[in-house]
Amino acid sequence: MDFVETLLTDRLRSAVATVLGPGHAARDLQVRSATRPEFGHYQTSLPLRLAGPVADSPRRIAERLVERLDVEDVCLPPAVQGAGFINFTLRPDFLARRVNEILRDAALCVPRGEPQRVVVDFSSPNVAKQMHVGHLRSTVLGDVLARVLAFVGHDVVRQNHLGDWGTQFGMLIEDLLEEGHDGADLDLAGLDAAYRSARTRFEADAGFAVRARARVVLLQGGDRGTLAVWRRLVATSLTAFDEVYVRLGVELDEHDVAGESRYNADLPRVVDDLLAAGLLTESAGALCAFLPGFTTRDGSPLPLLVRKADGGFGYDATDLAALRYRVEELRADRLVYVVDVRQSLHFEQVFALARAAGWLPERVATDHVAFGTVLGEDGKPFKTRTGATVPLVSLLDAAQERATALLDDRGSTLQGAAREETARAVGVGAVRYGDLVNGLGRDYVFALDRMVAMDGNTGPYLQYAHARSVSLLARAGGSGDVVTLLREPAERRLAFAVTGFPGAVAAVAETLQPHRLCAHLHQVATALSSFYEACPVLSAEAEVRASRLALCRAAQRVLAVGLELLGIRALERM
RNA sequence: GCCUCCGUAGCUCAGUGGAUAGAGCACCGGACUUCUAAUCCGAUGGUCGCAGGUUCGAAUCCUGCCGGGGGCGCCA
Repeated sequence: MDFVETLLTDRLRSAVATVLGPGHAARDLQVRSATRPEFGHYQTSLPLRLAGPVADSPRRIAERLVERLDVEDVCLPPAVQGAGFINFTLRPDFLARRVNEILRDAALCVPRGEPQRVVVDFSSPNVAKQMHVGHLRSTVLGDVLARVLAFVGHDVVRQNHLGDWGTQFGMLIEDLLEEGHDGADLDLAGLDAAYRSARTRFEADAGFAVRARARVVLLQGGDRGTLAVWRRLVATSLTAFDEVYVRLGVELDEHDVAGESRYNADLPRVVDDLLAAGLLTESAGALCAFLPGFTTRDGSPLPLLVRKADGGFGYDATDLAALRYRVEELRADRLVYVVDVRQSLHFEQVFALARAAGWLPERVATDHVAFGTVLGEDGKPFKTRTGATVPLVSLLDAAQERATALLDDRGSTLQGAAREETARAVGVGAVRYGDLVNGLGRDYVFALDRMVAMDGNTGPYLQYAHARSVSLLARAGGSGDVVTLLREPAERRLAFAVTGFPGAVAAVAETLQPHRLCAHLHQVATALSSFYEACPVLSAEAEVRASRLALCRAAQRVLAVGLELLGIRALERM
């Protein structure tokens, strides 16, 4: 099924070719959603742009085009309005047909593109540290993008690029051993605390610093005892991360883990190959790649530090190795990195060097999904009053607590386990939606009160709209499969909203901007609520009743699948 | 200093070179013997940071300025 825009564009294109010649039909005809309801469903300003080239008035051109426009099966006679706009209003029977097609299709008519293997890098917490609010965006955005890309037919490979390697582990392991721990006797919160105290000790105690550095050498050299402790740290961390993922509804498990340590053995090869390619320069003892177009603060060339002066490797080298693995071993056609916007320059450099080295062929696309920082109410990066990071679980606890209060406040009849389960889904859904609804790139303020609110563009609002539609359909008892009548404006508005779903999902797959899907689902939910007010369903006369039920079912399906793509549970009762 | 992102309603934010710039919240006025009112209907609210430029047409593209965030060699 083509998008309606595509359909109208094709028809318009033949009219342009007939009336003005094929030369003019080649341009982008710009059929867009109407900016105002009185302009119908779609509009184009093409005649305004053709006025110059054709040497005629926009309105004349519009009238000539409309004369030859064959769209009878799709919309009412197109109107020439304003300075030379052509407005399209879809026919109710066409809208009904579209809704029915969506209703019949398991994938809701979301088009499947040319299948690609897409590697999505997201979440990437650090071993021995609790996941905190800073991991929320990468985890949730990445999860949604992976879901959406898979839904449109791509072969998605999730990669959790765990921070599981580096000098800090020497410090932590040395501290643990000196304090009599074996690495398995502490949970993640305990490890997190130990990490902080080890850090303090490292800075205050010169003797410890020396032993910590020696421990790094042991770890990197593969010392058995040291490695054993390290493995326990990783295992403990993964178990805790998994709990958070399950609770958040994130589709990410241990099979998706490919941490920094995995690329450890590849790092010398990365250096060798870059050296052989003549891409590295020695500078102050380090091996650097100086790429054209990158400069530092004083205007000198900005290096990518592939090997540090002490012989160690930084994350530049690790990211290069990971990129190479993803292209060569995972056979990626597209690499998506869901990582903080502050790493933009880093990724530009890594991609540029990989292209120069021939590790990133032209056919492989790269996307850095760069998102902004989560801020506290004070407008500064979200921290506790004492300046510590906020564990993700405590946020989810708070959200769930508020969701429970919300259910009680709204007189929910749910009790016991069902009540708790629902509160959990509402709380998590609120946090996820509150994150996803924001545009990428910019910072946003984490305001739990707004996220868990019943009003407005929130997760609970969408879940409620869904639950309500399920409830109505259940009462109706299964009748109503086909939309046949769309007489009321509220019915048409809802039908039109439903038909926008395939385009909204496709837009997210293309632009990697989940907030577009949020906006669309919110539109469907509000149209559904208005429809309830204006159009009685169960008490309506037989044919109207059946048609309205089908429309309702279509909206319910869109909300259910849409929420699923956002990783939010489409509840049946609230 | 250079690079980059941002500045849109009181607040939080959408916005693809097109018509009178949109949502949500808040505020104000209505609608509950319900299909779950967690809702709906309506009203108020704007020099799109400022100034130029390109264009038939600019929140959108270009330049400059003002204000803010972020980044800019051995942390990741």
